[in-house]
Amino acid sequence: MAKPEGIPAPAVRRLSLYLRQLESLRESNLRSVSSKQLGQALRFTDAQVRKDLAYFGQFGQPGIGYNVDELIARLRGILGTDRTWNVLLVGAGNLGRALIAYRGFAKRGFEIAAVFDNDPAKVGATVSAERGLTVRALDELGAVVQSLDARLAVLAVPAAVAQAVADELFAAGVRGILNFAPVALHPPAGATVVNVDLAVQLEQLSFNVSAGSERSEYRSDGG
Amino acid sequence: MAKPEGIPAPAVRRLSLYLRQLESLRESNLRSVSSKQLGQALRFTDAQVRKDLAYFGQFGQPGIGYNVDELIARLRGILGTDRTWNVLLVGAGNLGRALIAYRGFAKRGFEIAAVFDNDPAKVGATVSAERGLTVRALDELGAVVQSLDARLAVLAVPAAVAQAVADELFAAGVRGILNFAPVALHPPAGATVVNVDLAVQLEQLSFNVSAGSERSEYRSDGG
DNA sequence: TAGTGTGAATGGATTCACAGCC
DNA sequence: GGCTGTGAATCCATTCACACTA
Repeated sequence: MAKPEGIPAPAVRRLSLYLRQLESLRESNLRSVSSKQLGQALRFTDAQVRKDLAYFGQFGQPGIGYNVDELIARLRGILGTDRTWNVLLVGAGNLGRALIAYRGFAKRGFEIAAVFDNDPAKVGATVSAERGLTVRALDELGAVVQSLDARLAVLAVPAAVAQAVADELFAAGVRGILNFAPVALHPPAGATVVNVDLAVQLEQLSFNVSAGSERSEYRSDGG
Repeated sequence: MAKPEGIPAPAVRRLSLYLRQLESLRESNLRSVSSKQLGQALRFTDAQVRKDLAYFGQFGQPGIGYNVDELIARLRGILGTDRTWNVLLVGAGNLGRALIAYRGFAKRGFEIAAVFDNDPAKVGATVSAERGLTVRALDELGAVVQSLDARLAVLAVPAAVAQAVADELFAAGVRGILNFAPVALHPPAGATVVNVDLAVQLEQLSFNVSAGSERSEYRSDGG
């Protein structure tokens, strides 16, 4: 699969958005789509769309556009979502339990397959009866990573312990962490951290609103 | 307050991270901090830190660094978090109720002050007894925006209705939306949308992990 | 005609490097 | 000596413009 080498990170972020949009277009039974159409829906230029896709190959037909089904398949392959990922969740607090209930992950191929918490009062509790998820202690981490072949984790623990837990996850073989703790994590070489700090996102809004921006602004992901 | 004019959006995003880090440093009773220290904690260069801050004024003392308390106050003023914001939440599903329970917002000056849902089965339900939050129907939107002087909203509704609800919010006077729906919203002029699509963030991880990046990667916010 | 793919040009953001200050 | 603030230089991403194709 294509290496991140030489590919702008913003382009990869947009790839996910293209995929999402294409899936929505397929719902409308659209067979093909042009870079212009795709761009307009997402507020990007057509050149941007073509350039982004061109980093990964030649998917379009001049004069026609891109075949929706084919492009979806290609993008899934590139993003690695042509399979299901077993994802670990660490932290069974309010946010963690919400993420378990949230349907959005499984819909896109990310299955929360195990839940951990170091609070003895929570260990053993059932957090999803239908999926048979009970809270485990962190010392089971290594064994579970092996048995589930889990390479991704969601971290929803207090900031004070986030780095320590992240270190344990990486040591156990996890390669990517989606971090909800409001702290800057330092991943080892070969590993990736993506941060989601909801308060930070709201601050971007309050900055724009208090500054009284005249033009409308649109930001993908907080990205 | 400083207008967004001419200020790079990435710089504003980092401002929030500086603020968060500074608050953590203050916990450790640190009086002053250099751009180098601040940068190392967050994995930015010292020049980056100085340049970002310089967009908004001269806050540092040559030879010394930045006064932690003062810089915190300044950044709060710039970001607009030197006051409390009343935030509306639309969508009382799994994700919405989790966001109500989540403590991270209020800690940083964002108070979820009203909750809406257009499902009649949910209207009237108490979603936070201690804060006296009950679910309201969307037709109360205009009146509530006025009485709470609410300019920010969190959108946690299904993708299919997100744009329609966003339009109502903007029409009622909301100026910024934190959007959890997996769809590209089109804000009117003068308004801002920040998107948080958790599946998109996980896809960034699966891309990096399947592509087998050799170097470690660190991403603030998703972007 | 409609639309891709891509080198060249542009525009922005980051880093460098250093004058000036504590 | 240590550190800020900032023009200059560099780096990177986006946009332009067009040859080429269906």
